[in-house]
Amino acid sequence: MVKITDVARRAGVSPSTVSYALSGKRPISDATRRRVQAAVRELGYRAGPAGRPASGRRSKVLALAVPMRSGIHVPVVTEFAVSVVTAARAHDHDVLLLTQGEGEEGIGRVAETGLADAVIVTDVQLHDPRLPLLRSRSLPSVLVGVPAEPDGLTCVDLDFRAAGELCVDHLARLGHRVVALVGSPPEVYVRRTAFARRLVEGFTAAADRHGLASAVHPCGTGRDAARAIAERLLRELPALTGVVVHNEPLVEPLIEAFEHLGLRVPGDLSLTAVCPAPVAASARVPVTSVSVPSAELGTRAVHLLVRKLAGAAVPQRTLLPPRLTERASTAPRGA
Amino acid sequence: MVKITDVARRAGVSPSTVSYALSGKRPISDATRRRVQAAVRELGYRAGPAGRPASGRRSKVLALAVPMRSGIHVPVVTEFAVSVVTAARAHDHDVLLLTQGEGEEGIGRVAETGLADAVIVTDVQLHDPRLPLLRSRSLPSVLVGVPAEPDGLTCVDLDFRAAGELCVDHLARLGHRVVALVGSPPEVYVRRTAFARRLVEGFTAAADRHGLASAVHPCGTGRDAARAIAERLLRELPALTGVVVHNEPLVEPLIEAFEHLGLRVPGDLSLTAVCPAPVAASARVPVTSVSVPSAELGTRAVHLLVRKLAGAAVPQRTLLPPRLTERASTAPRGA
DNA sequence: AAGCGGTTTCGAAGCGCTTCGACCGGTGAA
DNA sequence: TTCACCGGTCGAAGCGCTTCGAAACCGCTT
Repeated sequence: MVKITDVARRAGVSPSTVSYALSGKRPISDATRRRVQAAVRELGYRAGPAGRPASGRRSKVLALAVPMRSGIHVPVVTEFAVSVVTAARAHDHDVLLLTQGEGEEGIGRVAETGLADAVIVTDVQLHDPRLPLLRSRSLPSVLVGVPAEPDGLTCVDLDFRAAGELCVDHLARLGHRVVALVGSPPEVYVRRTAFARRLVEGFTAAADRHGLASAVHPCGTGRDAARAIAERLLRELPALTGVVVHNEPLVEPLIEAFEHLGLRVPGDLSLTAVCPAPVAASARVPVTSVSVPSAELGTRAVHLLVRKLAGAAVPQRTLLPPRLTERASTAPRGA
Repeated sequence: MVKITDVARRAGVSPSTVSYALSGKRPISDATRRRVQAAVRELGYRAGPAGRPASGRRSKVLALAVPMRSGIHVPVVTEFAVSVVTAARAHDHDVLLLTQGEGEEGIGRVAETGLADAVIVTDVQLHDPRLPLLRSRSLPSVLVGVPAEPDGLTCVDLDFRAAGELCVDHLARLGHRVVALVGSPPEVYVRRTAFARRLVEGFTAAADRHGLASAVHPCGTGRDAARAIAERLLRELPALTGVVVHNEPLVEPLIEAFEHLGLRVPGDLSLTAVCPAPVAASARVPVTSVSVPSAELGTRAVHLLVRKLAGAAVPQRTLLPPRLTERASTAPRGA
């Protein structure tokens, strides 16, 4: 490992001069700076984190806590994680991966040992047990998801409430009068995960506003669950013509189930989903959807965190506006 | 942050005594140790990484390089990553996440800065550009996947060759005489990713050994690709009754495509897959499969790495034996 | 009572880097 | 010509932790 003293010797200056030449925190003459830079290049020096945290400085590491509970959609989380890493690198930071089974403990550990400078917390629940930790410690953090009491915390998320509304607005505009929301698996609501409930709120509010008949059903995943919920919906709401799905792995099976019951999509039934664009686009009938912008969420989260670390004030809540992409699964009622 | 001097003062000993009491690297009297432990507990002390790397010690961080190229199956990678984190934590290590677009550079950086003690490299290609780095540096590493020249490196992988053979053996035992392999997307072979080709080798070797007619076709993903490959196979091999699929997202669409062409699975056509168990089990016809043991691979990789770090000799190649799970997609020919 | 081996503890040094205070030489002003 | 000032550089200290060498102390033996 090349160290700063090697560079200093090579450039014929003192280590502190090298440090300043590289950090720019003090003026260094052009000539010297060039010699230092040359030495750095020749020796392949890179400032190691070795002495940095030891001298009370930043470690340039961000922790990313991903619980990986059941009921969350893996590709979304992964895309998010990748975008976090990419964005972090763009800010000269690295990313430490924390998973559940450790999650809470992990955050505490990272905070107290100074392993990471800050933490990004995902899959935030309404009353998340990790919140006290984040509040009490002096560990800067950004939450992905909005808890019940977001005061004093920094949160980013898709505006799920608006997403729910947007789907209903779209269906209403197409003339549908009876709509249903097929939601995430029950455990997601039991955990009271924030985003799922906010979507329900938006859905219900918009349905009421438009004077539509509506129903909300959580639903597990898999072909059987899809078939069951489809049958149940048609039984309970015979006039149903508009469905919103918020359950990634169920999108495809649900379409199948409806078709199996003799309903064509979008001929007899219009369907919109809140899910990642690839899932929507690759379904047997490409689905009109509000996509979950995982990548952008990751980038945003990192930006916010970096600004916090720099001491800047950041907004408490950042809700990304939903965008609806029309595909082949929605049509005017009775078309 | 509580530091070692705080503990020392509280326990009425010197910092070095605390260090020794905690590490056990020198004998410390029972009484003193107990006092130290009490102080640690009362103050909530945890040895920070701060001064550790600075004093030439280990940082207790493992880097995990996941390229995230196209054509790899996200859930597999994620499961792997999670198991790596879990296993690492069990060995008191943390995990730093590196992705591509940085991959090669990232490994170099980590190695030279001492950010991480060691690295786990995934998605290894036959002639992986990262290999020279891993060889030249004194950075301990474990590869997931086996390159063309594994000398001097430590590799873990599923024994894909054996997996290919196992599938063919199974089909042959059921009486099938004409078999085909539907492989991963072409880019996977173009990149010459090791595992994909080893599977092909095993498949071909076993087919030859059993005297079966066989064909191998890479294949993209998606419903259209599935339909196309199904038609092509039946055209080129009219007597085809056994298919091996090595392409996670294609399993489901392929069954669909065959059924669409009037072939029942397993009545007319037996199908086995090499894929994660959940994919196989949740298909419309549960598929007899050799599962990719991502979680075990992660655990193994970490174990090997930890042992290397401890200075122990480790086997150069660890190939996990494939296990075939019979499900509903295979049956005796003509049954 | 002095010497000895063994145990237990301490002090100091050092890891790689940053940063503070100070020094040094040159410039423009008085 | 002297002096204040400033840009540019250096030396030293310090971050939290580990570790080496040695001191201190114990109970025994002579």
